[in-house]
Amino acid sequence: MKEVRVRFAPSPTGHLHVGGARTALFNWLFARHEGGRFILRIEDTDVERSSADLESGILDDLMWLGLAWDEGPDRGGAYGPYRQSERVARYREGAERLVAEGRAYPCFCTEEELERKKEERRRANLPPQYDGTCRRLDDAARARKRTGGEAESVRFIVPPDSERRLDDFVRGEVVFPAGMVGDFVILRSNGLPTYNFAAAIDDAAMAISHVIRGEEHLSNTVRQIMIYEALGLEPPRFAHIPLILGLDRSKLSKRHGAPNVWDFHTRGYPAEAIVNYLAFLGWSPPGDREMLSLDELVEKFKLDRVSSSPSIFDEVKLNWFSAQYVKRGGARRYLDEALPHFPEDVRAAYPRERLAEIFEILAENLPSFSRIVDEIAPFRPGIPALAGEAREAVAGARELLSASLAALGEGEEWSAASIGGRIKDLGARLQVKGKALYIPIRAAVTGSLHGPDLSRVMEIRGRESVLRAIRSALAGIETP
RNA sequence: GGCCCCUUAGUCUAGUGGUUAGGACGCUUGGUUCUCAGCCAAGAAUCAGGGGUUCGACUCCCCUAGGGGCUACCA
Repeated sequence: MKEVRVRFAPSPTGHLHVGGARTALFNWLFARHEGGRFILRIEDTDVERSSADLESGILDDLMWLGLAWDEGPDRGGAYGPYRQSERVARYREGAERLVAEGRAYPCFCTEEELERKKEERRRANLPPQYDGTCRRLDDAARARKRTGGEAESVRFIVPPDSERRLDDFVRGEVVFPAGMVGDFVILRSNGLPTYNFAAAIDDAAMAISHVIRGEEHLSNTVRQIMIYEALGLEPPRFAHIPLILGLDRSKLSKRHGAPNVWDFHTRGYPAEAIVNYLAFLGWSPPGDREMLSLDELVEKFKLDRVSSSPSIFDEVKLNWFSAQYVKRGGARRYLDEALPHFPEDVRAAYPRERLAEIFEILAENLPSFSRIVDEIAPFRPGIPALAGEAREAVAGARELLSASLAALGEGEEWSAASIGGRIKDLGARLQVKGKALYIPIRAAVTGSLHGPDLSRVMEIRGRESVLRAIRSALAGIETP
């Protein structure tokens, strides 16, 4: 059995969006499951849109997700270089060989001419394929054009019997009928290869055994098959995985601001949650379990359970995964990641151990760390502003609040249990219980009618802070 | 326009000729609770449509519709 070698081949023209991340993940899982190698190749042949910053951003995102590669531009390998911009000699060589063998030819058509011809064919209701003008040029004509300094690209000659079949891991047999494509450019006039040519050359040169990529490349595969043929190379096996669609049901694309990994990272989603969610988009293991670690995913991942229909990226479910990881995985594990999301005043007011306790309480339901700020109010130091419902709740409970001041001020112990006990005693003494008992105190202490267990909140806030808040609330009642 | 791919609840999916069509998110209701959340329990909601094949179709075939992709000197 041939060694399993798969690659993820992003072009550094934007952030790594979740579609790309899912493709990388499937490749990575497949490689790990099969004991093969995972290669990272940068497809930066579109010089206009590519950038080094974007490239390193993609590398960072992959590392953050935990998808380390065995060979790549930053760490080398036996099949390098791993950046297409550094492999142009190979593409040029391949193109020259095809020209010499009469399987490709130089094309001198200008962009305007091409555009005009395409338009004509469209009007005539013909597929907008290249008409082969330059294929018919003889040597003399070519020489003339060259000395005239006309820019030349290289076009591949599509054989007349161009029906091709593909046995795809996910799609099964796909038939591309003859006449589907016209002669296509393999080397642009700027000397750089087009996607289909570079991908075919590199996949062969890098001994890639399986190409796992998005379905958007399915139609293009016929071109790559013809290139392998012409060059006498053995094609890899293909698996075209279904696209991830946006809410509008169209392909997720960088240009339309698709959800990207970096964004989720900065918003404080655990990487495991994203990986776990993404793994279940277009794939599912046998059984009902959905929370799976990376190791478990590796163990279960098989290409034959990849679905063939596209799926929509649903942030709501991602939120659920994320909250599950934070809660079940143990909040303390994420404390360092979460701390930067705490408001400054809260971080300054408590020692780390207290912050950990606060985080544990909030982690009961926290889709992302960026939501901490929305839930932190009860723990903010200082005196809460009383407005609306909270003000009303306090206003009707003067007696209760001043009694609570005494009850909470006495005694040595300050723990959730002792605080709970004192509130209960207080209630018994005043013959108040339930909401009537807790809500006014809660409102005075936190400024809100909702929040985590009140005794716990008070314990963490500290006696002084709690008493001050109640005194202030009382004062507010006296002087409305 | 041409070609290719896809079609189970709002969403992610299981299901490979005979199932009460299973699970998850979300939603609704109830329980627990000072409240929110959580947790527990219950519930509503799906095989795009039409033809075949078959004793029997979600499952196989065809057509239609819908969605998506490709059709670039983008990837």
